Amino acid sequence: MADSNMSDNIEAYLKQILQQANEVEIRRAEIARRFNVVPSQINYVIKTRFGAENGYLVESKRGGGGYIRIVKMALRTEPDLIDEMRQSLPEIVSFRTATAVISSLYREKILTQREGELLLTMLSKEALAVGDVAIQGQLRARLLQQLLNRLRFESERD
Amino acid sequence: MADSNMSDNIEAYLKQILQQANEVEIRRAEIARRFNVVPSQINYVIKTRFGAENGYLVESKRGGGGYIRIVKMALRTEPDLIDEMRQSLPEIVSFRTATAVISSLYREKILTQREGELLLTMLSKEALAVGDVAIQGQLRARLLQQLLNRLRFESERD
DNA sequence: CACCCCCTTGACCAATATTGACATAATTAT
DNA sequence: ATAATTATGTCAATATTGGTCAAGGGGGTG
Repeated sequence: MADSNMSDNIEAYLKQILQQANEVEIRRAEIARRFNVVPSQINYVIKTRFGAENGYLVESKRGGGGYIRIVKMALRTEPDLIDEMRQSLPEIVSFRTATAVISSLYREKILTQREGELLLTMLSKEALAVGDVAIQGQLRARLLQQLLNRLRFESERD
Repeated sequence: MADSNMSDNIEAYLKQILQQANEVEIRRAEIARRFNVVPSQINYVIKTRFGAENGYLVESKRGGGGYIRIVKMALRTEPDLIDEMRQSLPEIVSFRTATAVISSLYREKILTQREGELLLTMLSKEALAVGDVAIQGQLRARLLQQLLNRLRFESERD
């Protein structure tokens, strides 16, 4: 029954809960105790199996009453187009390119016009004014990557 | 349903009152007694959960007949509210603070939920992963400033 | 055998909550 | 006026969580 691999067991345990609810909230120390592993292994499991790439959202809080919450998101109906955009996105992205990407998303009805405008505000040169222009382009690329990845899923929360 | 965390309970209690009135006035010692905590913890709750980033203003008076009053900033006109949030925004902004700001904007109907989620994606640690943590906080601050700036002009057109 | 990938561990770090001693302000009594 | 009383404010110490990182372990693969 039990795998020799504790990380897989912990993953299965959490996903089993997520089959019936679309979020789990745990206390790290408690889960670590239950599976008889060191607390930081919980972080390892979360980072390797519940990342944003896999459609999960993780929130946590330290200190008294701290917790880790994993929220499951649903795959969009048409993720293929978004995937292609992600894969063809360069390492360094100019504001002009970013505008083109956002426009495409708007044309495809994946973003509303206002959503696009707000996001472009954050992708502007003024917002991303960091030392080097190349670094600015890298940063813009990462912001877009994160956005595209997020758009592959839809939130199920209120 | 009671959190193991008293500060959250006190926050919830106050916000529940604020759902029906747009301000609440308390006697610190009385609330402290009711929740069985030390009086200064009330100050902690107010400072961490009812600041301007969260859309609240706090007035108080000491001595006989003293009180603490929490007022929703929604009473003000929209551009002023946004201005106050901008001015009270620190130079370095954590993701937690950013979440508080976005939540406030959502609560005031200035952003939709989805807009807030997409913007938070770009304000996340993963998106803004740059060398230093301080730099990351500065960057996040600038992104938020840009956003608030844009939203202010938007609201002025009404 | 050499290598690589993934898992596991623990030392150290960071964030949040709680408490209490002491300070400050406003009101009331003398 | 002054003192006593009644409130809230500040700050630093301590407690209570989760986060990061780098080193080591173990099994499969070329």
